[in-house]
Amino acid sequence: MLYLKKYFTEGLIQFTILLSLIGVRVDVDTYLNSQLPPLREIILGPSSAYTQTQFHNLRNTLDGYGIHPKSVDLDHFFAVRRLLNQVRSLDHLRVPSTELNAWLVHRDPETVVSAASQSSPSIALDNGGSLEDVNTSEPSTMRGAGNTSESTYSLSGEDNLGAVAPEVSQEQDNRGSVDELSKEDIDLIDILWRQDIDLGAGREVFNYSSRQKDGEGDKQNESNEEAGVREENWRNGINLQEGQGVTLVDGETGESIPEELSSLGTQTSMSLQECLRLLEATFPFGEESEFQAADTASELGGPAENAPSTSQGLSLPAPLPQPDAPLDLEQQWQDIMAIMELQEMDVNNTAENTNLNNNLNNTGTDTIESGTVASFAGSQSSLINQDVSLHQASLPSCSQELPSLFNSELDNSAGQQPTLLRLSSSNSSNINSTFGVTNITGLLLPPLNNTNNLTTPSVLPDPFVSLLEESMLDEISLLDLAMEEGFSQAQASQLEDELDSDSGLSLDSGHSPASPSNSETSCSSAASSSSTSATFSEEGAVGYSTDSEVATAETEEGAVGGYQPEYSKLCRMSYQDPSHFHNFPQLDSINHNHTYNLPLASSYPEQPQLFGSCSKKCRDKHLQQTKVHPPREFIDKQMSRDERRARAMKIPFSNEKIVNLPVEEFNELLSKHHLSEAQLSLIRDIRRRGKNKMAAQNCRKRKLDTIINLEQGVQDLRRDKARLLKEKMECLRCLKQMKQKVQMLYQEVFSQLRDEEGRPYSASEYCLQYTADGSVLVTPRSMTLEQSRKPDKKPKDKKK
DNA sequence: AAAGCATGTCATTCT
DNA sequence: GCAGAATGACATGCT
Repeated sequence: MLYLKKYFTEGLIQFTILLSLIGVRVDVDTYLNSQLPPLREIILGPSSAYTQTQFHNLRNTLDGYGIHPKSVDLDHFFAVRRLLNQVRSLDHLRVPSTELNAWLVHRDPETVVSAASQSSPSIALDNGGSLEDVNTSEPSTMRGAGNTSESTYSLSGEDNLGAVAPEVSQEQDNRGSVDELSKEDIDLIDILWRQDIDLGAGREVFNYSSRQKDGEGDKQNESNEEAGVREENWRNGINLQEGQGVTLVDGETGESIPEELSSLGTQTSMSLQECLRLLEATFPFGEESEFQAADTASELGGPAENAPSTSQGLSLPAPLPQPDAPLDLEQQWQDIMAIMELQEMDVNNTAENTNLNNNLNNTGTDTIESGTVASFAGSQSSLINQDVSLHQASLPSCSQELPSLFNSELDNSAGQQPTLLRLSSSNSSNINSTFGVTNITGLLLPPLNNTNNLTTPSVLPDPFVSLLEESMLDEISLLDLAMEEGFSQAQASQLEDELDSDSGLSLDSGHSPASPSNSETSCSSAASSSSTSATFSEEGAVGYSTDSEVATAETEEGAVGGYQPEYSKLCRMSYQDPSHFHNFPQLDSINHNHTYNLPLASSYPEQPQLFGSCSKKCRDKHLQQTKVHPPREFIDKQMSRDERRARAMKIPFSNEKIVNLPVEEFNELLSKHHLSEAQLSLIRDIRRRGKNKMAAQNCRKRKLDTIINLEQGVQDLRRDKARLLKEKMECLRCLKQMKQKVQMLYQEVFSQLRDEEGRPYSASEYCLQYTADGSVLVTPRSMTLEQSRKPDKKPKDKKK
């Protein structure tokens, strides 16, 4: 039985730790590595009882200064601090900003003849030389919903400076679209641009020509005049860069054939770079696997693809694909259970949801300027910044269709889903590494003729934001609870006093750090300061004492042979307030009589009343009487062994004094009396056992608290895990939407391509292919296969 | 009477 | 080196 007992005690602790480990192991680090405290902190934080050395280090920390190093309250303190850090981190949630950059497809400036009548246009599908990437990664909070599209569009216009400038200048002279850029717009551009820099966007992402020309120093204090000059530069087409064209690759020779794409007029600017960016963003871990993963998710998700989510917000989580370590069945089931558990736990926050939705709607109504497929800017309310800017892709047909598309769909997706994806566009090597010369047609066009998916984008009411908010609020409320229960300001200040007391044992401190011992502290300090008035806590269980009245009571008995019942324990030891544990059902069954070390006096039910109404003298008197009246056998029975021994050995002072007196006073007491060796030995044993008894009680209490804290920690981790799983599912959903958009854009571009004779390319024979340098090729499918076998072979194509 | 629990005690280690 | 705290192991008493 003892073995089982031990096994259970240890096993429970180990089990809770294991649960914690398992709980966070799944996906958490993959997604929000920076948001979660390290496992070590999670484990060790709330269970500081196992990190004793930290107690002593706490004095050196600002936050922990007020806590006695030996106090069990440290557990609570650690928990509170951990939770506080979590909430703080939630305040500035560090979710990678999502950026989606699209690129203008424009004609080669050299081949541009006129704006409208292009007999031999070419499509610039490049980012390498002509189009520079602009990273628009402002935090969503910095944007109002109203100006989101405006600012993003402005950036798009600015972005077009280098490569598109000639085209834009001509076209816009005709159409006057960019002429609408006022100085306010320019200022706004600069503000946003500076924000980008402040937010850590690398300089390189801004290295388009005009910026280079402006120089870094000017950027700090750029005035409106400068902005105006820059605007002038745009219109004059300064900083032209060589464009690149779409190249047609001969299917048989493999040579790149300059292709005049007649039907792509001036206005036919395609956003294949959008596709690139979208793809890069969509498949950050490798296109094939991720596509598969997304597909798998969508398939397993079943009708959730197009069907609105239920009120629960999410369908049951499908086995979540993971690029590296797919979840096993058990883990998936656990995930499901965790989400369901979270859904049960989640609290309604309809107000926040409403606000979010409003913001989303605002974003969704952003207009898109003519000829510009711009601005899927992130929602302000979204926790994640989604910057998706399709730079000046001015395709005639697209300009008609895509805006509506993006209005209806992209805004929805952009605003509603805090995604963890980072659609990085600043690193073109990503594209290279991710796609290389890979033909994305196979990925994008499996349902070549199936445009249903394109025209029926899934518009899903998004429960995720609300759920995330809820979970955040849950944690906040948890913190509040913790703060209220365990660590109020007043209590913290009280704890400072305990630092002076070496007897900072706080048995009932697990839930109320300050409650432990006003009396104890005063007693101990008083005992330390005054050697004559032995104002010390009478009983051994220091942590239980809260009765200040009793605390100041002195035991003056001390008569040789006159054993003085330890009346003071009566009130104190009965204090053990069960309400301290009302929050812990585990302890409900523990209704101990903590008067175990009460002497005989406490055994009489009438004593408390008498003592409560008696003065000290009165009590002494009464004790003198009770000492006589109770049956001797009863008294003997109630006394502890040591007390009996002490009485038998005629120890001239009480066991309380023996146990609780400070060393100096204790030795002084011993020196005052002439005691035999046996008496001295007994006294030392009594003191040792008494101290050890208290220590044992504290130790057991600490064990319980540790277990309780671990349980709480496991619950917290489970909730975090469920929340993260929800986020992951939302990301997958967003991924799927993005994929659909990319597919749609691809088809849009491809359908606009014409050969020399003005005929459209056959999708079954040709496909668009991206090369390492960012250009896009129209390649026969047979070539694609070959190239995929020879990835090093670079097609010599004509860029447009 | 056995099981289970709470508590006390001892031995040991650590601070 | 001592005092005391911490803790595992065991003993004891009670229900």
